[in-house]
Amino acid sequence: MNELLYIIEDDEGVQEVYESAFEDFYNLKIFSNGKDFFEAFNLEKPDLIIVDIMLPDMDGYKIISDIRQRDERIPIIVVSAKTDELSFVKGLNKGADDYMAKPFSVMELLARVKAGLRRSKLLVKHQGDFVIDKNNFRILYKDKNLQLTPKEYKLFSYMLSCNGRTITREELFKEVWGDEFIGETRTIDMHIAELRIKLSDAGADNVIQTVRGIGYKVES
Amino acid sequence: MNELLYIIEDDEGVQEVYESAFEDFYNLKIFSNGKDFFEAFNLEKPDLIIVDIMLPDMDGYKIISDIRQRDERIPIIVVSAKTDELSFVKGLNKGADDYMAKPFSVMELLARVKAGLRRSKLLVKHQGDFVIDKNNFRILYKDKNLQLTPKEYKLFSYMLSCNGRTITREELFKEVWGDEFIGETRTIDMHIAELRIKLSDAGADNVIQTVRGIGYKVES
DNA sequence: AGCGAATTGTAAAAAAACTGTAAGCGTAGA
DNA sequence: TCTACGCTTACAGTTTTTTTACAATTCGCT
Repeated sequence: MNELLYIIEDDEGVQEVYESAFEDFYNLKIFSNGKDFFEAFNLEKPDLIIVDIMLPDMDGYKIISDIRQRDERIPIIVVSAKTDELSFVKGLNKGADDYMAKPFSVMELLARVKAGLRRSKLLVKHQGDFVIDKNNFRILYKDKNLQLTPKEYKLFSYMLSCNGRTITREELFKEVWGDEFIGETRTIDMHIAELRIKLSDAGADNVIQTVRGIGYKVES
Repeated sequence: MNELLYIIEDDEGVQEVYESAFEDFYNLKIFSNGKDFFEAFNLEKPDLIIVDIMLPDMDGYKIISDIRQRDERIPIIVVSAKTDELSFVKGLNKGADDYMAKPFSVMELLARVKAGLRRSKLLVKHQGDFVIDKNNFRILYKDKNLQLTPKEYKLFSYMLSCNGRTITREELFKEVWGDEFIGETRTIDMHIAELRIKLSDAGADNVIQTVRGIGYKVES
């Protein structure tokens, strides 16, 4: 949520189109030229970039190549008013992921941005020696798949994301089960026990610590 | 870059036209008859084929059919001196993608070749041994048409495009059926089962893996 | 230290959920 | 009309999740 888009577009009219199309859904930064763009890009990486090929100070193709040299994976969408389809081919060859001809519909734009973000979204998160692979609903310990069941995955990824903080049983019920805490049951304990076994099998001992009377925490 | 074109044309004067038009941009091989062409074609697949329909040893339409039988997707441009439109229609029906009447201008020729190459690049996506032919709503495995129904095509092309990521049932419903997940139904499973049969028949086993409790993924 | 209540760990059984597959139904198009 | 397609239903086989029952541990209190 709240992805950051960089847009390189010199036409103010088109800039407004972008703004009205996206402002409700994404954070936008619009640059009129390549120089401004790269200044910002050096400080902060966006989640997706839209490039108009025809720019005043810089060749759009050059921008694409330069982006790709610094980052292999940020999705780039090429936009061009050229009806000549070859310009798109050139853009794609330079490393763009998708293309769109002006004039484009707002719907199409949103769809392509969404698709681009989905494709590339960084769905792998590191927590110490653990990797949460949201793409495949897996958690790895030192590159070894823990082979968790769906419930275990949901439970442990939540615990990992808590960064060492102690998590109450009530909170776990609410976050993982979506329920209110109903009362006495050993359900959580069971899953914790199972997790501990799988962690131990993978060589990770003492990862989940019980906080008596409160809940559990994961050593960060 | 450096695409390879095969041209089947018996008139030496026209051969020279092709040579001068293309030699700066593409690699060319020109054949005067169908026999020579297929000898070469069996060894090496070009990126695009230009066929003159009127040939000494072989019917041009027959050549097109034969090409299509061996390769579903290489773009074919039909050339004919016949002004008769019917001959073009016939060529297109046999599997050609575009047509051109003699005499043609070099500009037109270049434009059509460019367009043909572009289409084959943009509308045909490769994923490992699979080819998604968006032009014809087909998916090929090792150049063999899987003969999918429309729903199967939509489903499998979406799955292929996910690049090995695990796809949830909810996501499949939303993306392929355009629906919210309605609840318990075996619809997805049925289509997966059907896909698996067709894939297996084509020699592609273990392509779709089930991720229990989550959904499916296609091995990348 | 010893006791007892509260809490947690664990194993096995029970219940629920999930997937694969076969069979059948309705519908749209040839 | 017949066929191909998409979908539903039913059910078996399996895995996952929860419950149950009991053992073990912790901790305050005397």
